[in-house]
Formats: sequence, structure tokens, C-alpha cells
Amino acid sequence: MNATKKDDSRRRILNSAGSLLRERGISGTSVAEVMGGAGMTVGGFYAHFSSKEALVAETLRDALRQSRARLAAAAGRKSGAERVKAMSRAYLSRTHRDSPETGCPLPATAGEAARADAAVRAVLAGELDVMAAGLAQQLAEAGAPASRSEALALASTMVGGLTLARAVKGMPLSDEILKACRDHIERGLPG
Amino acid sequence: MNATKKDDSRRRILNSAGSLLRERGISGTSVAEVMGGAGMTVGGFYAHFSSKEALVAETLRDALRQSRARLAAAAGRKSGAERVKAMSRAYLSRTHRDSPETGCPLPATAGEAARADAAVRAVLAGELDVMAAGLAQQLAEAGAPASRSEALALASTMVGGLTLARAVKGMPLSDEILKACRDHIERGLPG
DNA sequence: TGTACATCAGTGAACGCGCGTTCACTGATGTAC
DNA sequence: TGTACATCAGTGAACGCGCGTTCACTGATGTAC
Repeated sequence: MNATKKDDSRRRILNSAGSLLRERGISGTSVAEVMGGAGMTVGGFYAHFSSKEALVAETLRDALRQSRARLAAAAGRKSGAERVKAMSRAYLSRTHRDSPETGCPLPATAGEAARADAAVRAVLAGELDVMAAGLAQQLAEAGAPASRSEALALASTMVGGLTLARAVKGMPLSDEILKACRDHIERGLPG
Repeated sequence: MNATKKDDSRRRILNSAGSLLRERGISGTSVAEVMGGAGMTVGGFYAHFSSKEALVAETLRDALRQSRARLAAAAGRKSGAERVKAMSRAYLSRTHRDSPETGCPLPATAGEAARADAAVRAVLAGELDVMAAGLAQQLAEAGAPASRSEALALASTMVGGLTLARAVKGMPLSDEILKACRDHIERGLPG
């Protein structure tokens, strides 16, 4: 089963939606603009997705997986506390703050997700769970007790810190928040 | 200088906007609905505020102050680590998660704030700074080193945790996130 | 090899709707004399 | 005390616009014979 032209179009739609969603959130992203970014016009959209909500759910899943893969790549071959530290530094970096369109979709979308439909929220829950499991494993390897609980708190600090840093971007407080979260996380790691 | 009828109307507009903004975020809140909630019609709005953005900035300042006062009330006469613990428990509670319209405006608005105009972001920075200073003082009283930095990380964990808990509201993961953040914060407190 | 036909991804214009903002007007209130 | 006038908060309809979604159509591609 080769990749058809339609599969290719769908990929381009998801990539376009991925960038826009990360940069402007759910309500800030229009179907027409997504299609434009994919090199097509609005009318063709419904041959690929049944609604904007369906697109958002698919795109979020896709973007969250990409984001996890990126973080894993940033951590290289490290493991345990060193791996968590590398991930925290990559996530809470100025680069990540200033390049939302290629990063984690949560800062731009998590607030809106509370009001999104069930499919969107289910995707979020599923991907968050995978993310937490991965972090918990590294924390357990590092010898941390209550590693799953710690992993969820870690994720909350990273998402909250990046969200607040972006909200005050351009002011000294922004860098200060990133550094504070990085330091806090590193201080809490075993070893 | 008595409170005039106009002052009273302005107050009602701010209160209405305060509830809606906390519940639905910036783009989810319309000027017409705000005015309806204040018992008036759309047309009168511009006698009180020059634009929706101006209303959002004023409302955010107002709501953030209210939220700080509420947290302070929840902590009663406690001080130091005990005070921080009480605030963390109140902030990361199921009640707060399930009653956004009377709580902290950050979870619903911080993601959007990154794309809001300078006035909105300046209000956020100012109020965050006051919040951090207050927390830092309690942490310093409790004997924590780097208390300002810790205060910023604490705020990030609370905002991030509540945002994620709301995004997956109705699923077991939601309660789990709240508890994980509370436990993490309490584990990090001196004493 | 060539012709006729079916399929279907994508186009482009249109739809109804809600948005932020504007504006001519109303009607209650306060001041001037 | 009573009358004329100015003020101005609030009304309600209208504006232009962008949104998500629909739909008749196009034109490239593949299959049948």
C-alpha cells in the first residue's frame, strides 16, 4: 500500500495545522489558513477531516508525539537523572519559548482544551499519560520514590513555566521564570 | 467623591467580564455577552472601555488581585511553610478546578496571553511579580534558600498543574495531577 | 493502441452566523435663571 | 418654584469581516473493452 497523493495531502494538512496550532492555539487557527499552509483551498478540507474538531484532535496527537521525539533526541543516550535534566533544559529553554511552532503544543492549547470536545481531551489525556510514564521510568532509574507522581508534577512545572514565560515574553521576568523552573527541577533530582 | 451610577455600571461590567474570562478565556468571551451579564446591551460598552483589549487588561488585573486575596484568605493567619502549604492545597483543589469562574484567571488566559497586546501582558507580568514576591517572603520565613526563584517555580507548578487537570477533567488523571502537584510542593517545603 | 466512461481530490463561490465596533437616538438627571 | 436647556449613560440597529461548513463543478487519473 504505497503512499497515495491523498495521503500526502493529509500529511501536509497535519503539518500545517501542527505549526499553526502550536503558534496560535485552537481558536486562533482557522481551517482556511491551515489549508493555505498546505498549499490547498478551504473546500478540499472535508475530504480529509469531518470537522475542525476532528482535525484538532488528530493534530494534537501528532504534535505531542513529535514533541516527545524531539525531547528524547535532545536527551541523546543519557538515562536516569541526567536524561530528565537534559529534557528539562531543552523544554525550558529560550529557544523553545521563542519557537512555539516547532515545539510542544500544550502551552498554546491546554487552556482551551478544557472547553474542547471529548475527542480532543481524550487525546490529551492519552498522550500526557505516555509522557508521564516515560518520565517516571527515568525517575525510577534515578532512584526517586513516588516516581509517577513526581513525573506528573515535573510535567506540570515544565508546561506551566513555559506558558508563563511566553505570556511575559520580552520582559526580564520571562527568562527568570525559565531559569527558576530549571533550577527547581534539577534541585529535586536524585544524585 | 461618591460612587456614581456609572462607576457602578463599570463594576458590573468588570465582574461579568471576570467570570467569563476565567471560564472561557479571552477569545471565548464576547463583548456582547459581558454586557449582557452586567445587565446592559452592547452599545453602552464603549462609554466604559476603549476596546475589548482594554477591558481584558483591566479585568485581568482585577481578577488576579481577587484571586490573590482569596488565596490569602484560605491561608488564614498561618505563615511560612504552613501558609504556602495551605495556599497550594486551596489552589490545587478539586473545588478550584471545578469552579473556574471564581478562581485564578491564569489557567484560562495565560496561553492566549502570549498573543495578546502589550497592555495585557504588562498586567500579567506586574501581577505575577507581586504574587512571586508574596510567596518568596513566606518561603524565606520558612528558611528556604533562593526563595524568589523557588516562588516562581512554585507558581509555575500550580498554574501548570491546574491547567492540565482542567484539560483532562472528568478522567482519573485529573485528580492524579492535582495530588501529584500538591505532594511535590509539600515535599519541597522546609520543615 | 485508442476510445468511452467512472472516480474522486481539490476548487471556488456561497451560506448563515457571531464577532468588535459605530452611531443616531432616547430619556433621565442636573444646572441656570 | 417652575421652566428651558445641556449632558451623557445606555439603547438598538447596523457596519464590515472572518469563521466553519456546504456544494456544484473541474480535471486529472485509472479501468474496461
